[in-house]
Amino acid sequence: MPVAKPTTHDATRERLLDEAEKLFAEKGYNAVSVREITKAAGSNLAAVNYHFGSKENLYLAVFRDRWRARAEKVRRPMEELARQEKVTPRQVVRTLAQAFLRGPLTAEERLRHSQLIAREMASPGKAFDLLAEGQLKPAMEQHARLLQRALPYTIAEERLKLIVLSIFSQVLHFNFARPVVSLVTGRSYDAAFIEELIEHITDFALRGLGLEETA
Amino acid sequence: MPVAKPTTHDATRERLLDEAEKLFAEKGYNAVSVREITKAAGSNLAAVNYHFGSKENLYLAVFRDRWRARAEKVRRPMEELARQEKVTPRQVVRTLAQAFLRGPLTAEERLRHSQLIAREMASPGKAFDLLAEGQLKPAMEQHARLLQRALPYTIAEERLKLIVLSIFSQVLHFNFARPVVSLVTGRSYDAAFIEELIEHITDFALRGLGLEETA
DNA sequence: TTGACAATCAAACGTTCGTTTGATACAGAT
DNA sequence: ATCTGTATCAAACGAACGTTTGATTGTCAA
Repeated sequence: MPVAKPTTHDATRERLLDEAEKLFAEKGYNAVSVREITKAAGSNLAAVNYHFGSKENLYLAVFRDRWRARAEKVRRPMEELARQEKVTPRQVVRTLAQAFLRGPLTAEERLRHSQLIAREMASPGKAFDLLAEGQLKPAMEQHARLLQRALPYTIAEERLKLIVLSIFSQVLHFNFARPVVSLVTGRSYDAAFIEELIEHITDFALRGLGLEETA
Repeated sequence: MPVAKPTTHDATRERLLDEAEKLFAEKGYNAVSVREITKAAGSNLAAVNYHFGSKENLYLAVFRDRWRARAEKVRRPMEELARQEKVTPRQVVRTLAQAFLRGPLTAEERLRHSQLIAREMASPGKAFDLLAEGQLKPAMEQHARLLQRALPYTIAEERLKLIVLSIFSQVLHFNFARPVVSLVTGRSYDAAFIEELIEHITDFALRGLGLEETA
């Protein structure tokens, strides 16, 4: 009888996922070859098809096993905030900006996270439904609810959604469009600049909400 | 070796540029084959290498001959605004949003324009320098100057740049991330929704500037 | 020890890729 | 009529791609 799995410790599979995520985030699905991935993982060319069935399945596995886990880590600070009794709009927006720009991830993880999502948004592939329906939509709806709860006035559902999209767009943009941001501002993405970006996004969005005036 | 002789109207070359732009915008550089392009253009497989030397040169030519020309059309309303004596901040922001969302281009052209720029920003390729240094940076600097001129108070250079980047990020995002925007809002990109988006971006950014309060 | 099974490996598969080649058609100038 | 150069064409090139194969390894249960 087929007894339970003999070796749960499947090191090759994990290394493939790690290297695949790095490369897919850096160069995009089509620009990365199976040979490149297996070489980086130090495994045989056939390993991808053995462990995942196909290159495309490996790509999907990256989102299921890696990206999604990170998305939950990114969301955690926001969920903790949601459990509090009283929440200010500034807390909500700032927590969102921090999660993506400073967050609970390493700098490298954060960059990959944003790059992968930006690629799927720019040209929806096989992973789009996984991301959009399962992650992006719920996350945005949660932010909308929390933001509404924190606001001192009631806001139209439609307008609230657009505002959340506007905030998300900035957070994503300042991550994946780094070359442009650096070129225009003349700044590199060091810790100090990232703090300034968080400040800027928070202030800009709060005024966009009609709170806190002038400067 | 094709000598760059500006001969009479070279119909094949133009058709190749047209179809190449469509396909590159839709699927990205790597996902489009030379066979696909030449078939769409109704020309021979060798036409790309004859007229442009290589697939990569064709890609660059798309930006030089097509994208850049469109960028100038997009910028025109803003330049006309800059010639006026008195300009309000609302005019500046609204003109920018309109240029990308309603603009002087057809709906199809506008989509392609945003997709191409989004792709280069997400993963800088050979065309990035062409775009960033030659187009994006000057355009953003022009907007910054015009915005400063329209504002009733002086704003720090650094902050002004970040604000312009924030506005740009929204304009681009609402164009290239259409699938996500549609999913979250439940709206399709018809004329009515686009007008609402222009209104939203304008209002949001104006409040972000500290002008016009609450809602 | 033996048998079964999951994992890894080198090698090859067929396909598609971007590019090159050599022939051909056609234009205007001499 | 001949020459000259541009443009187009079918065909083929070598390289790289994702995938498959069959042999080989190591491990554990019987």
